[in-house]
Amino acid sequence: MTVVEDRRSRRTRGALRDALVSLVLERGYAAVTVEDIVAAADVGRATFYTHFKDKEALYDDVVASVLRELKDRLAEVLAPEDAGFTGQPVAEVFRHASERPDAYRMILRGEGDGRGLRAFEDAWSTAAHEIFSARVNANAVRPRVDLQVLARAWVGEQVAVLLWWLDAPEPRPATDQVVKTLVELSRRGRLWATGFDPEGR
Amino acid sequence: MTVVEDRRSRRTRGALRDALVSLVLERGYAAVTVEDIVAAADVGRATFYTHFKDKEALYDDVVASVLRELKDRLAEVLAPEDAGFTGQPVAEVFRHASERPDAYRMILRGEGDGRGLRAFEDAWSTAAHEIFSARVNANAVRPRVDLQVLARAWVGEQVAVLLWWLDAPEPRPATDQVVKTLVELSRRGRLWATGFDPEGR
DNA sequence: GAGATAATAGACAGAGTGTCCAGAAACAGT
DNA sequence: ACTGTTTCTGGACACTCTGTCTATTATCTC
Repeated sequence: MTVVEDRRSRRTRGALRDALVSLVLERGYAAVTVEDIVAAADVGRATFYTHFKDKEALYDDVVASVLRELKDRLAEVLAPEDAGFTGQPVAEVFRHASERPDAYRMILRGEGDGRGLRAFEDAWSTAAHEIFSARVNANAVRPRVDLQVLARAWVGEQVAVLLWWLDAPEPRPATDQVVKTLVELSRRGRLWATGFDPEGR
Repeated sequence: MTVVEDRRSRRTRGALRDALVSLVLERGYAAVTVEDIVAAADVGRATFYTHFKDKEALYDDVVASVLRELKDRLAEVLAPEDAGFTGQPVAEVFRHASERPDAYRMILRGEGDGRGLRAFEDAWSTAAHEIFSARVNANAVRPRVDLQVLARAWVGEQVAVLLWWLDAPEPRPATDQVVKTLVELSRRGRLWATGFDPEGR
C-alpha cells in the first residue's frame, strides 16, 4: 500500500467514523443503518465493506481510537515522580473529552450496547487503580477498602459528572472548576466539600 | 377481561419477560431476536405481538416493572421522619438488586442502548437528591456543591459498585458489608474511609 | 357443552444485511 | 500522456428478521 492510497483510505475511514458518531448521537445506535452512514459520509455502500466488516466494527474502531488517544495522554501525565496525584490525570480526561465531545457523548451514553462505556471504564479504572496503589505504596498506609472497588466507584462518579458536564447547556462550567470540585470530593470527602454529612452528625 | 384470562396473559407475559432477560444476559440485547424469545418462552411468534408491540416494548416493560418495585420499596423506607439518612435506602437498593439479580445485571450493564440504565439513574438520583435536600433543609446548611451533581456522582459510584458486586464470584461479600462501606465513603469521605489521601496532604 | 378469549401456524411484504462482480475513477511513476 | 495499481462504485443476489394478518385450534368459565 503506497503513501497516497493510504491517505485516500484514511480520508474515507475518517468520513465513515464521523458519520457514525453524528448519526448515533442524532438517532441512537440501533436506528442507524449502514445505508445512512454511507449516505452521510458520501461514499458508496460497497465501499463501506471494503473498510469495515460491519457497523459494529466501525463503532469499535471509533472507541479504540478514543481510548488509544486517552491512554497516550495519560501516559504523558502519569510520569513516575508524580504518580499518585489524581488532579492532573482527571483534568486530562476532561480536557480530552472537551476536545472530542461527540465521541465521548456517544461512548459515555452507553450507545452500542455499552461496549464502549465498559471499555472506557475498564481503561480508566485500571489507570486509577495504579494511581491509588502508587500513592498507597509511597505512603506505606493500609487502606481500609479494596482499592479496585474504590477505583470503580471513583470512575463511576466521574463518568456521571463527565456526561452531565458534556450535556450541560452553554456556557458550561469551566473544566478546571469541575475538576477542582471532583478532586475536592476525592480529597476531603463529601462531608467537608459539601458542607454537610448525608448521615447526620 | 375476566380473572382467568388475565392470569393466563400474566403467565405468558412473565415467560416472555424472563426469556428476554436471560437471553440478553447470554448474548447481548442486539443479538436477541423475537424468534429467540418466543422459542425460549415456549410460545408462538404471533402470540408475542398480541402482548407487546416489539422487542423494545418488552424490554421497556421489564425495566418499568423493576423501577416500579424499587420505587415502592424506597417509598416504604423513606418515611418523612427518617428523610436524609442514606443508609436505609442504599441498603434497600442492594437488597432489591440481590432479589432480581438478572434484571439488574441487564439494566446496569446498559443493555438496550442504555435506556434502562439511564432510567434507573434518573430515578435513583432523583430520590438521592431529595434525601440530600431534606438533610440540608433539616440542618440549615449551605452545601458547597450543586446537590444535583452530587447526587449524580453518588449514584454513578453506586451503579459501578452494584454491578461489580452482582458480577463478583460467589461467595459475594454480604450486602450489609458493601452498604456499610458505601455509606462510610459518603459519610466520612474517602480520605478517612480508605486511610489515605489520593492527593497527598 | 356453549361462549369467550388466548394461542397458534403459516403466509405476506418490507427493510436491512453482507457478498460479489465488472466497470469507473483516482493516483504514482515513467 | 500512458500504464499499472488500487480504491470506489452501482447493481444484483440470497438471506434474516420484522411486523401484520387471517383462519383455526386450545383453554378455561359458567
